[in-house]
Amino acid sequence: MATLSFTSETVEMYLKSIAELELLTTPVAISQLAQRLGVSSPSVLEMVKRLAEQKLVTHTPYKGVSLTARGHSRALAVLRRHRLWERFLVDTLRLPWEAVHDYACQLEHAAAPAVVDALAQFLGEPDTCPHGNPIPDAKGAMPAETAIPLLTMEIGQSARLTNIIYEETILLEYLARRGLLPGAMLTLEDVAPYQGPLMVRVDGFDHPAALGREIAARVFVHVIE
Amino acid sequence: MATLSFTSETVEMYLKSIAELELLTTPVAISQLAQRLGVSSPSVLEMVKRLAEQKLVTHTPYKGVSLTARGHSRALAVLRRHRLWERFLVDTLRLPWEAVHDYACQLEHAAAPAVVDALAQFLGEPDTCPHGNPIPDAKGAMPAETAIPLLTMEIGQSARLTNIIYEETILLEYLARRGLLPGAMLTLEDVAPYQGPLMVRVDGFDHPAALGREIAARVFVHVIE
DNA sequence: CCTTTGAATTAGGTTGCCCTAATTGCAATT
DNA sequence: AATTGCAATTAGGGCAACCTAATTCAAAGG
Repeated sequence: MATLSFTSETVEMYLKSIAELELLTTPVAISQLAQRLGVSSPSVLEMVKRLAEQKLVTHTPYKGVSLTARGHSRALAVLRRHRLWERFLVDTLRLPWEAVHDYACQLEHAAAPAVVDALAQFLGEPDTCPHGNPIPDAKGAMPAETAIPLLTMEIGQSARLTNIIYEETILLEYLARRGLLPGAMLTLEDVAPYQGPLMVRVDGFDHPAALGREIAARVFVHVIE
Repeated sequence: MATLSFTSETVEMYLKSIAELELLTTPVAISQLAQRLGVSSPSVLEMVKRLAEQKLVTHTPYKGVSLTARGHSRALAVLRRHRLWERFLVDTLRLPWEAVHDYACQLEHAAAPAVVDALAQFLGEPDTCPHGNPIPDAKGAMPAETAIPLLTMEIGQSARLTNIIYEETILLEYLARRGLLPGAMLTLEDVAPYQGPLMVRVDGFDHPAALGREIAARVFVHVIE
């Protein structure tokens, strides 16, 4: 009966993180979310219960969290704002590719719908962020994903890098230095055993790049058949 | 000894409001600040005491609050961000002059220094906001004000409107409909007695505009000698 | 000078969002 | 089937930022 309320910013941060983690595993574990958000598990659990009360997520005890349709559409609105700001920061303000994700995290909660719409129009209604991730349209529809994780490529296959999910500055810097930007052409040369790295040759680079499996699961590609 | 801390956003909102109210009266009364911020007087007092502990303001009991040098420079940084966003929203996104103040209030706390600097550069280092108020430079220096409140004009004098402080949407809409935008030329035709309105003729408009004294104190002009 | 009145202040909450420490439950391995 | 390890949960706080109600103070008018 208690109508718990909370700030929309906190709600949005949780929904966005859940949406991103759902791309990797579903349902999302409380501990994953806690690590991602940098808060303790009990704190996450408390928030998750409140989100569940608002029908934004469903929580299965001891299993994890998933977004409801409502939660998903709220999350897409956040992702739209976030990715539009990223485009603006890179295309208009010429800020570095690796850094804009963090800047956009601050801006994503602070723009009124009218501002978001005007921004999208100014940018020419882009459909991907600078890291290749799709920008939902104003109605909340997201282009279908057809790319696969680099991790699932087979040795010898070639592919074009499409997008990178879970954009930490440190990861993006690592990838940028090795030419692993959206659009890059690459070939999977080798996969080391025992959860070892994947060796990837990037067009135009002398040395192959070594990518851990964690990273290779977050880099998406279109394989050239 | 207790090192009270709080979110920088709250601090900034308080400092900005104090800075703006100091233009009208100084020191700023607790109740003025409470009305401006939309919170209760005890809440304001509590925050003011903390700000005083951090040497951002000085509080004289039963008198009011003033910014210290430190507080003033923090406030100018907020005003810079705010006014740069306003310029962006009007000049780049073509959003309405009356509405951008409110949008900028949300954005002003959410931009990293690198973003603010890049934005200023993109906009061509403007020195006023769309409402005519000066934008402090990156070092925190503000151009000196030489304009006077319209309220202090004498009947028959002509002047050019320079800026409007304390920008509420409803006030800006009222002024915009009567041509009272920065740059407008006007003549003070009459002043009604008993705190009555000032009658102002605006170049290019048939009917004189009536401005209450509260408003006339917030519209600044350069008198044509 | 005393009274009055409204602002400032004090007293005593509440809520959102976070924490650590302790406990419980699940699932994988012996 | 029992054990063990780790994630999930419960229990019990803390702090920032707000509130209302009650009290105190200062400045102005009788």
